[in-house]
Amino acid sequence: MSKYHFNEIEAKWQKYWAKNGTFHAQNDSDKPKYYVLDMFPYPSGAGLHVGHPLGYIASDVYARFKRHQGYNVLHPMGYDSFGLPAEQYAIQTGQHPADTTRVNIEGGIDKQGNTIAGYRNQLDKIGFSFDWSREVRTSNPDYYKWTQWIFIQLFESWYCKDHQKAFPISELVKVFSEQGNEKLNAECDAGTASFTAEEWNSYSKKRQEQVLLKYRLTYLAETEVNWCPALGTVLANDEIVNGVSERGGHPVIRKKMMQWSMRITAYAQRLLDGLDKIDWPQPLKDSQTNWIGRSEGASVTFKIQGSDHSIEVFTTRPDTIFGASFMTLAPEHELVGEITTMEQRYEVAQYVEATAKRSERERMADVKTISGVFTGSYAEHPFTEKPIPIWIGDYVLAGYGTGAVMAVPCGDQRDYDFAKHFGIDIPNIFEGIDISEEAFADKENTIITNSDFINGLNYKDATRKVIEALEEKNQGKGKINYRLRDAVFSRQRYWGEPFPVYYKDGLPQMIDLEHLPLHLPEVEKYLPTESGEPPLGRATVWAWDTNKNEVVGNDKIDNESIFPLELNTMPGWAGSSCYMFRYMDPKNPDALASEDAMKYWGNVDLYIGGSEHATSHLLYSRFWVKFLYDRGVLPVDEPAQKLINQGMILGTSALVYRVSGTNTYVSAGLKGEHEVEEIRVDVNLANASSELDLEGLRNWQPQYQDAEFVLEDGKYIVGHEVEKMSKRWFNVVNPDDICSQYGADTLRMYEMFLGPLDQAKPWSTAGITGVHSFLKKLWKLYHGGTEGAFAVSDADPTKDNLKTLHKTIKKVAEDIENFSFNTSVSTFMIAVNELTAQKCNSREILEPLLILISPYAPHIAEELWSKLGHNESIATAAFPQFEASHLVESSKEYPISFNGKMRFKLELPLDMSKEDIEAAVMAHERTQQQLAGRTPKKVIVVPGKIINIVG
RNA sequence: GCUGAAGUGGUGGAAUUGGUAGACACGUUGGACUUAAAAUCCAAUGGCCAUUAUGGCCGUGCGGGUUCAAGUCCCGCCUUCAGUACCA
Repeated sequence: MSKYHFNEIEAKWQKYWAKNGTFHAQNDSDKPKYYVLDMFPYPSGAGLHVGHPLGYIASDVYARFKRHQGYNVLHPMGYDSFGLPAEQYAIQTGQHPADTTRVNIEGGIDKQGNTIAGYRNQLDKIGFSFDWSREVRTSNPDYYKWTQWIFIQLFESWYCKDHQKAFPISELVKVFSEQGNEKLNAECDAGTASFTAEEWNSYSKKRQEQVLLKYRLTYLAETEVNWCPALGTVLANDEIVNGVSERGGHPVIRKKMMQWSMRITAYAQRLLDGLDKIDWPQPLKDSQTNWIGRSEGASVTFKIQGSDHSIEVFTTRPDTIFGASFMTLAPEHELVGEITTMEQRYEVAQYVEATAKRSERERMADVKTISGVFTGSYAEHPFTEKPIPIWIGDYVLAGYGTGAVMAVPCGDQRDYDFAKHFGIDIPNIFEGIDISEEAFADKENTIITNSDFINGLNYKDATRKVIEALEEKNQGKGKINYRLRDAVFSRQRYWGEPFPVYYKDGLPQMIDLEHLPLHLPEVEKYLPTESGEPPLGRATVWAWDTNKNEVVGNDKIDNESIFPLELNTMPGWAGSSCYMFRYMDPKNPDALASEDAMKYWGNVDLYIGGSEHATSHLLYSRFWVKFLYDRGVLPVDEPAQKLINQGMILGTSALVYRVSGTNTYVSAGLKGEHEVEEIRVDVNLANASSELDLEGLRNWQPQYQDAEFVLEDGKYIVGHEVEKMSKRWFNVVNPDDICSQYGADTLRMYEMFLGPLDQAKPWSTAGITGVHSFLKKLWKLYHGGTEGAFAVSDADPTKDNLKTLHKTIKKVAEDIENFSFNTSVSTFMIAVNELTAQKCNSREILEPLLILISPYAPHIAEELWSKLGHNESIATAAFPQFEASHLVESSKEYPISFNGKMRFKLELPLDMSKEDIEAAVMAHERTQQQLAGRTPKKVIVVPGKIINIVG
């Protein structure tokens, strides 16, 4: 009767948890809080594969562990449900993205007749302890209301560099009207003109608005963007990989468009500084640091001879300024036209045109070819006043620094190569350094020479002196430059948050907070309009009535109180930047979350997700959280205290080998004898020992119907290829299948057992039987070693029983705290083997053991727990206390003499005799001599040997 | 090129952070049970040599070093993976 029927058990307890709200977190509790969060998934139509739950299982183990430790645990889940795939599916099929998204989450049959399991159903089968009463979906109006609200807060704010903090725009207006902007140290658009208070006050309302837009933390600007014609949208830098779109691999070109931008650069320094306070993986911190790209140096202004213009450059090596023998401008530099002389005009125009035509990708692929052209003009060296020829070269990037460099060929390899190529002078300013072959870029190990007032100085001193001298001449100053760019925030898509913005007189206006959310309008088609407007350009009811404060038909726009609404939507990261706070109070209609809730939960204590979000979601989220902290909305300025990147689970594709030009397939061992093509087949058709189910294959796809198979030893063996798990490689393994075959507890434990959480690893079912038979053994342990009746007694535990239990408690608690989930699975296996061998049936042992195992295998733990007579869920049971005395009882204290004088009391195994130890000590007399005078911290004794550790 | 991580049996991976390397699991081999298979259980399993049990030698990518003691620390290489890339 009492076999381990995992399917029944798991269904029973999943139902129980849902019905009893076992995992609902309370916002008011005397317990300490703990917030465990997973990066919420995008619900794609393909459903979950076994790789997705890895991080969720880890966080679930940890959340359950923390509950056992007496914490009030918040462990929510939701969906990042706006996104491009649903939109592209909508374009193809005409189905509304909201409908397909709902089906993808909740399951059902879509309009094409496909049966979709649904993310929620798939997740439920794995037995997670999520508090589903707090679910959020970024595409729900109740949710995106708050995304829009945050956008408005950003619009209504500016950033003061002196205070390193964001303030309301009303305070900026006050400053302007009282003292203009001359003394103000605020983040704003480059080249913003200065004005006095009188000038400000004389400006028209419209002009004032235009000026304010240059200071707002989200602003409209003509931006050069990455336009992807195939997708019909703008992409962020991090959505482009190797010059093509990350999604789909389409070409990307540069194009100027009016776009919303986020002034994330204002927060560059704080985003760097904040990394010190948070416990995130070092590689992830490093990639954020690199992405922000802080470099210290100076900006230097070069006058142009015979012109009123001057060129500003940024350099990290002001100490090498006397080695500057030319300047290089990016081909896109705004002064190129101005300074090119008549003689050079044709050549320059040709060069600029040629580089503009080259795509980003070509320019990147071809970094070795040196190209450039002389403008004919000369700049003036700030100190020597010698003429410096101004060149144009595409090795200088328009988007970094000022798009112009002072070229110091002796100290920079790129400048050196350029100078060599065009026969420009290479003056040497480094003492005793040979630069006949290459530039010398090592700034730490040289002394400056041939450099007027900085001769004989090292890099540091020379830099300081040059900056002082430049400041005196008003031709430069020390400067910190960041690689980080402001983030473009507009997407020409349908399936995203609409901006709460309408346009009056060409200027953007925010919709009042009390009228949010601004609902996404209906459109006939999800494509851009014929005139190139985003899909929202197709909406016929998409104008804002400022009298009624509601959306009305576009045909009424002529009316003076009705205005066009913004046609762009927000990017994918908008909805995911602050979702962790919405979970705290997800149904609150009046705030992102109540102050009490935010104060109680603080920030995320443990955040688990993939490292691919390092420079996107995780950077933007930190930015928004810092901003909302500045404005007093949030009590914390980082989203997550600790973060762990789970490694990806890769797929193992199955390969068959077709003899070229035939319909004959040879087994893997025979492929060397023929010329073959590798073809991927459904990996689920191969078993754990790589044997292919030929019958299944024939039914899988028609071309295998009458194929011939050449076997080895009567079997067809497939080859393997490890690659990303994806439908196109037929290597997707569905967790539902694993659950029905082995059970969710097996799946959970097996995924944890596969290896260290943060490591990438291929999926293979090879070892799953080991974990599964462990659970069967566990079951038997509570049934008298058989699959008979439940057999736990009140008998006293033996010393061995207690030893096994307590070493398991110790190890498992350590493992979980260190996130070494794989080793604690081994620990359980050892414990169950030992207790089985000891024929343990003592409740005093078996009860705590269940609590240890329940974070990993919650269903079987609940079942056995209830058989032990408990009415409450095991989830609330207290984690067992570790008592060291049970471990040392099997050893004894034993004194030994050391170095003739000292005496140590050692804890030794019982089976080690006095004679053995003395013999060992004698044998190591030499060692002791060398240790004389030092105090050993610990003495390790092994049979036949004694080994000392000195402190 | 730069930055970061990692190289341990046939395989996935352990090793209290300097203390008996290879835990645990898979796989393989042999055995028990069975008409048979599955399931289950027991034993062996880093390599080489030896064998009458005992044993011995070599072994954590390669070459050096520190130490009584190195998978672990230091120096120099090699390889793999990930991120990033003309950043002045």
